[in-house]
Amino acid sequence: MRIPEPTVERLLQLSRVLENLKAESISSSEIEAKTGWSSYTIRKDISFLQENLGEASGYNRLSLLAAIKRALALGTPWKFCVVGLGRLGSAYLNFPAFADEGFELVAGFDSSVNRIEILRSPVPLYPAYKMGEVISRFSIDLALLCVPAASAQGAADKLVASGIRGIINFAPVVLEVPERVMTSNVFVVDELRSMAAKLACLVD
Amino acid sequence: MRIPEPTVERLLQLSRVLENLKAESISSSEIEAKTGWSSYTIRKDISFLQENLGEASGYNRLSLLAAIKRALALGTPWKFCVVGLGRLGSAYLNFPAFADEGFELVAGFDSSVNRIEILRSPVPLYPAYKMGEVISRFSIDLALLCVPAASAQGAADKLVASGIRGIINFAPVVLEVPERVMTSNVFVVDELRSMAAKLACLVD
DNA sequence: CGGTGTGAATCTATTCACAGCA
DNA sequence: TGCTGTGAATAGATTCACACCG
Repeated sequence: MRIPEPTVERLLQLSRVLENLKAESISSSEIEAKTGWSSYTIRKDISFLQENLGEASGYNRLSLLAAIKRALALGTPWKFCVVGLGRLGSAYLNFPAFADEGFELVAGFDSSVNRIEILRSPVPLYPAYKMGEVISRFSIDLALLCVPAASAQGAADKLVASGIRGIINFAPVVLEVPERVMTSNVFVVDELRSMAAKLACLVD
Repeated sequence: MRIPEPTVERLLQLSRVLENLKAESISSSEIEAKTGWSSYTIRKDISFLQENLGEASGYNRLSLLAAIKRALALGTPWKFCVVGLGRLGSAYLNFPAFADEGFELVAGFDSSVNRIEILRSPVPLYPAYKMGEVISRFSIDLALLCVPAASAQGAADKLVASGIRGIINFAPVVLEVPERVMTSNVFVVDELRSMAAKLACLVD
């Protein structure tokens, strides 16, 4: 059965709550207290997993966690690359947290050959023109796009042509990509703007 | 009139599209081609601004931009601070883009006095125990929370006690805060997980 | 005609209410 | 009694259809 998108989002966050949980069991109202989502919503979300996980005491931490990971394919390994090795991009080359969650960083790309030669990296680095070849050779699924705003669309076009399935975009630019490619924007100024806008318009 | 939250989100992104637009006018179907949102949705979104902005040729770039900024309070200045001055947090101390968008960075905090003394920063730095005093003295609205996961909840508690209105959280932890405080999570591993989950469950 | 603006209809998500279980 | 699970009811967002305007 199809799981609605907001539910996917909450289940992902819920899995983090469960990972950091000390108790071995938790009820929907305890989750409500921790997250702010109503217990109804949480129970409905969990019911999409269709596993009848609830006990009289609530949900068992580990079985619920396992069920979420199974349903959301969090166990399966994904390959990703970093495009643009400036300050931000090169920081992610040395980030250990990815592997813990099943994401394997297999390549870094930059248009400056000079930069590639200078950088020390645990991951092979390639010049930008090899993107197509490398992405299809290693079947890379996802990309972190860390290039400056002015080059973002061009780099995204190359990624799309290489058969990438999703792009996490750090440049403050709305990318134009075909429908089959998923994008998600991570830009801190926009987070501030969005929060300010909500504080100003929604909460009054 | 209250603007629905998804509309706020799209208008924010639309303002970025308009800023990067060369043409002086754009129609709802051209916006659809650029963003993937249906032209109906876009027109409805714009209609929430209640300004009858449309011409026969579409929307005038600058008037639309101005109307969005007015409605979403993007002109008003906001003050924010950075909490946790490790690799990520200290990078944001030297980030010029914030000021362009009306966000004034007024303070940095870290629990290590040593680190505060060593760091060169264009913004005054304070030890963590001064958070309450500094935040209320300068009326700081928002915070970037860049501390390690283990200290995130503790730091968030201090921010809440200091009267912060919103927290942008970079630690992979779901924060427990009172309802009046807005939070938003920016964690790249979660972006990857979310994209992987959607690719695996929604798109089939 | 090309466009916008907007009530009505549809689709989606959340909330509720309550049955069922330990 | 306190919990889950879930159909039904409500609330909300998107899509549609069409009036209207230059």
